[in-house]
Amino acid sequence: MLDAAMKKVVTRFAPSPTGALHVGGARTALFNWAYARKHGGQFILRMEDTDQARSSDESTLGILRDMVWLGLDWDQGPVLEEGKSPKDVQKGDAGPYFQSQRLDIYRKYLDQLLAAGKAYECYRTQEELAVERDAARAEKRDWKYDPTVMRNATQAQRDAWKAEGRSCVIRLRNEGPPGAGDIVVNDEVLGEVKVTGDQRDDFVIFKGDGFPTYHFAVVVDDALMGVTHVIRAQEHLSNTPKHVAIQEALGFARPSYAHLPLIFNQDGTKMSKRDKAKVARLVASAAIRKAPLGEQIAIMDILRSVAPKRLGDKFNLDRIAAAISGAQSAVAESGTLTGEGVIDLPQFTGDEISDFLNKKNDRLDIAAWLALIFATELPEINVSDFRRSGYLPGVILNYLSLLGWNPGDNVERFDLAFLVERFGFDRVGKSNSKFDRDKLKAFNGEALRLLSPDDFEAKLREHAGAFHSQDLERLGPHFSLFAAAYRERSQTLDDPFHLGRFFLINDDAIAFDAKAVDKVLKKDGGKGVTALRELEATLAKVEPWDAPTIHNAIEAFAKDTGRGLGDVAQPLRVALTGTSVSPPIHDTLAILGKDATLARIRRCVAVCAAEIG
RNA sequence: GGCCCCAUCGUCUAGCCUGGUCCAGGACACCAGGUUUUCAUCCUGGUAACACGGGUUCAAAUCCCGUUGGGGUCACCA
Repeated sequence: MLDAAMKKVVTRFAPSPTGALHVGGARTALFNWAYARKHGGQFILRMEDTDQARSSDESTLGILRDMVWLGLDWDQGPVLEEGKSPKDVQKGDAGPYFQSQRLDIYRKYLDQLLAAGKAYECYRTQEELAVERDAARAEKRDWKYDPTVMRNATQAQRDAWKAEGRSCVIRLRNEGPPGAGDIVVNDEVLGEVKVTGDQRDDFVIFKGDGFPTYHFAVVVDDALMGVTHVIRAQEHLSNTPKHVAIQEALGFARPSYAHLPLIFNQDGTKMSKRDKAKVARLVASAAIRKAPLGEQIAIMDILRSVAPKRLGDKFNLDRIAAAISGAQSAVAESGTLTGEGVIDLPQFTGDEISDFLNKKNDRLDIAAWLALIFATELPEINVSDFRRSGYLPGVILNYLSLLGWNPGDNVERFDLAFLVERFGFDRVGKSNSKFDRDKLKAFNGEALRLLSPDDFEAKLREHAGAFHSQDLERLGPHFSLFAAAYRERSQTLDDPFHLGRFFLINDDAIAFDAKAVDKVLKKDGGKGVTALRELEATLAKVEPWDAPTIHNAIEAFAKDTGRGLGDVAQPLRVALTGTSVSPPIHDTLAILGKDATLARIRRCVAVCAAEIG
């Protein structure tokens, strides 16, 4: 008890910088962080970049930024300093914290094993072993690496193999103590997990390229960095006996293990970046399929010729065609595309797009581009996706905590301080869970509404600055009103820019919803249009143009003309937004401004007049 | 296929260790009603689960065994 109390808790999050920070990774990081903080220990961030081909500084930087954004601070590891390589700036006494910088350390422990005869060189090639393995599998036989030849090879044999040009890897002589070779891991979450001795095999600990394998590097690093609790996803559970075997061979103490349940999509598939490609493909294909047969080829041609314009919510050949011609002239003028709803021209060839649609690749840039064209949201997978979608970091962490852990007393909304206070392995679940975006969204919306109006505005402004700079600029002085109007209507910081799209486009770009027009304007002999005509004159006289004044004017107008408020507000709504949905009508007018309001009313009246005849 | 892990509403889960207070509680979603100039917010109510089969016991969601189902892993990727 005394020992336990004196032993400082050390946890670590050890991602491999081969891509962005995944939500699953974020949950692992969170639990490691929380456990360390609860016990006043150390939380280490270590980059597992032993895969030379796939690791990148870019990914490292992205992961560090995401960690910072989430608010998970680490005591040891790379330091995020913009403009500098994180490899050059690190903190902590047990560093360096990039495995690629620790090669001499691994080498030293490897030599130790080699000298003790606990590891040996293996000259069999991957290809040879793969053939064996496949054959075994085809015959439904269990396959295990057969160590007899290599374990007992003579120096002469090894020289001969080397002369043949074979490369060699190092394998662990994994036999355990004589007799019972069972490995029992006492997992903090799962309890006793046993692997029988005959499941052991001589796995690779050093690769042909001179880098350690993950297993070896992890064990050495965790031991040297004093990691006391290894908290990781359950997919690593069956690796644990390997790690224990290395620890035993090296004489390292065994840390505590806690394996976390996995997180999946709603349909039970893994949450991966392929999901984005899948959705983009689905939407694009469905749109193409829905088009008349004769047009499908034309549509593909258009897609191939690159349509860099956001096209509203429905696929429509005319709109794509219009968008393209608009885009082309814009390109001709300026070389690049800027302005409302237009994105930079991507550099795809028609074949690349065809290949993507035919599942020959999962390119994320193409997926993102198709999503823009068909106005679809791609599923969020990485922390940065959620950031872009307008989720608050605290809410993400809150929701992630609940995937596999809960405080047990029906409390669901909480902050990091609460998590740190209450976190423990005894309340971590054992079964996998499915990620529910609806619940996350609901939590986020709630958190947004809990914000003071000023805080909400500040956060929205920040989000707009990062992801909707054109909209921010367009709103100008109206931004505060805009923010206030959408505070109670948004579930994410991105919602206002979708829900309030009509505020952000040109007056003549409003598309009228046929149903709304019929119901609100044309019905009963066009009494809605009549109201609009009368209103225009009234509104033209309103001064100053602010919400209370507008409100009074509209109320007076309704009263004077013997109409209900709804008979006035709804026609106005359709005229200004094209639909029957918007924030309170006086706010809508105030945000829009007087000129736009009057222009849109006039345009709407004209359109209706033309249609009625 | 071998080995390992898991199993309560559609989803996340409480309850299980220390059987009875559970004809199973909460949250999201969904449905209905109320507030409201639309939408939303907000409020009220509702539908909905112990995978199956055996045991143990006076009594099982809770303990044991089996079946089924789901998942992980079997690389010179981590």
